[in-house]
Amino acid sequence: MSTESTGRGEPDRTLRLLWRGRLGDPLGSRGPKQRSSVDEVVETAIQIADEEGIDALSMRRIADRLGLKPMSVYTYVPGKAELIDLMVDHVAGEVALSALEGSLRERLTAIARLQWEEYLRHPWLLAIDTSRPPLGPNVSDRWEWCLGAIDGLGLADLDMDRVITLLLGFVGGPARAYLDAERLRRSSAESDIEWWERNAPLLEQIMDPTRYPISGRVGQAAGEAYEAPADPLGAFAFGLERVIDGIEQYVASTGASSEASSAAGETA
Amino acid sequence: MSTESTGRGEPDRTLRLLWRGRLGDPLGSRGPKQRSSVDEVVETAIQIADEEGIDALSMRRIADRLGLKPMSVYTYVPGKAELIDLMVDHVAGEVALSALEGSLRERLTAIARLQWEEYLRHPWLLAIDTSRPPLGPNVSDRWEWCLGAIDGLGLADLDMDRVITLLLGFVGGPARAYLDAERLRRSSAESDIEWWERNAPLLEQIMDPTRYPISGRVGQAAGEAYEAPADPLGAFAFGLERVIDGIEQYVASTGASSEASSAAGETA
DNA sequence: ACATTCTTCGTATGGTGTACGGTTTGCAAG
DNA sequence: CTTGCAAACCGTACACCATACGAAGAATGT
Repeated sequence: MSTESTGRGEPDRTLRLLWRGRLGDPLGSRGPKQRSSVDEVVETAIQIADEEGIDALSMRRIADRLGLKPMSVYTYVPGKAELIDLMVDHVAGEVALSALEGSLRERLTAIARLQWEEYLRHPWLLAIDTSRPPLGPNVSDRWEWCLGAIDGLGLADLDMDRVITLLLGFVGGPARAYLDAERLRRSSAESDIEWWERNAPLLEQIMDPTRYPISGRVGQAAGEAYEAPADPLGAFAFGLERVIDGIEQYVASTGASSEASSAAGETA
Repeated sequence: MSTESTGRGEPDRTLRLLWRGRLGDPLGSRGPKQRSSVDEVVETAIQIADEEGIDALSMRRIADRLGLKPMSVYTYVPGKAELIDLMVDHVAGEVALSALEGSLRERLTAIARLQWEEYLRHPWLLAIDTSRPPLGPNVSDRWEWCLGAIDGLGLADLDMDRVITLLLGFVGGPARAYLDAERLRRSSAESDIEWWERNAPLLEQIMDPTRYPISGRVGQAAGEAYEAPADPLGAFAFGLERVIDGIEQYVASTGASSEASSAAGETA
């Protein structure tokens, strides 16, 4: 990704772009006026990705929407990889981070819900290779905000990092499942039931209950409970409780809150 | 993805391909002999993805390695999306699923480790949009095997599904982080330290401790503990314990194991 | 007025997935 | 043994893609 060197001791161009808001643009104002702006490019890109998926996102399409020719986009952004970093940071700044209140469980739930909703708003976030999140202002603010939810509980600094990573990482699973189910329903050239009926003979031949006793039972239970192969919303709720249980247990086992905890009512 | 209809009442071609091993090939043996085979195509594709990443995987490259012309690959596989489904199922069949033994914790740990190692062996698994895993034989076997680890504990069928989904979903996070760190170290055109030094002035200007007190503290702690921005292996171990704690707690809270549990020593 | 510097964009390179249609192959039926 | 024909193979083509390079034009500082 954004690993291209920009010439010896120069700081990353990506980094400068990410923080362009808090940084005075150090550009000499020589040439012709820019017809567009980095923000416009990023927002257009997000729009395209939201509407038509990340695969439909191309430099050409961005240029088209902005009334530019393809190569002009590179005036604003070094390349596609960097653009995606900017997109990620941009969407991280969409929602105001309201002060986290209530019990630890409530605070962690709020964080998870925020992430959940972000995935629903921008499904492409789940499709990009998010090996390392960009070190932009909004991502950084978000991270600070998340850590704040578990500060002062007596957790070691490193464990704080891990707790938040665990919580946020968890959300991706059910979010993916939810969006996938939605997509299928929406594009329903073929409904789940139709698919199943069409493939029933083959599946019966293949999925003999001898070989898959438990899967068969579980799958049938799922199919009867709701008319779908899965229940992502339920899975989200369920998993969240388990994860928070695990976290709470760890917090309790660690030297219990030496400092005054940041919130009043800590209901275990 | 593999949603193209193959003509009214016909079962999915992908499904048939996935189960080609357990299905007699119903192909009329008319034309010329096939010079290659579906398995060879899939294995070559996996090889390329392993060696050079999923981006380097193209139909043309597969054809080259097999001594075919590009379009001939489509004789074996309907398209790239379907091929990826086949790849996923293929790697799921690489390791023998040895009987799970020991305590619940040990069994769940074994499952997580299997997934972890699979990600290390095939990093591209983390980069593909795995909205819904393919319903192939190896993926199915694996699923049955996973469910078997928590069968007979008194969990509702639906909860069993959710527990496994939670556990497997968790692994992706630290695995991604681990592989990313590895990749950086390996390709070290620039070490972490060099990057940091180069960007130090900008970062200091940006990351004022007033705005990021906790992140600053946590980041520094991480940087001192190990010379890296993160510790994925530790995060994996830590998160796994928390997740299992949460699961165990739930199992205990639910009607405690009505049936005989499949293993002897259940150490809480 | 001129030099400089930056934006814009035309062109080109080397990729991608895959639709389409033609050629070759080799088994099966006449 | 011939022939029909389905299937494998492949040449060509299309519509894209990211982006390197360099020319043309615009606005500014001197």
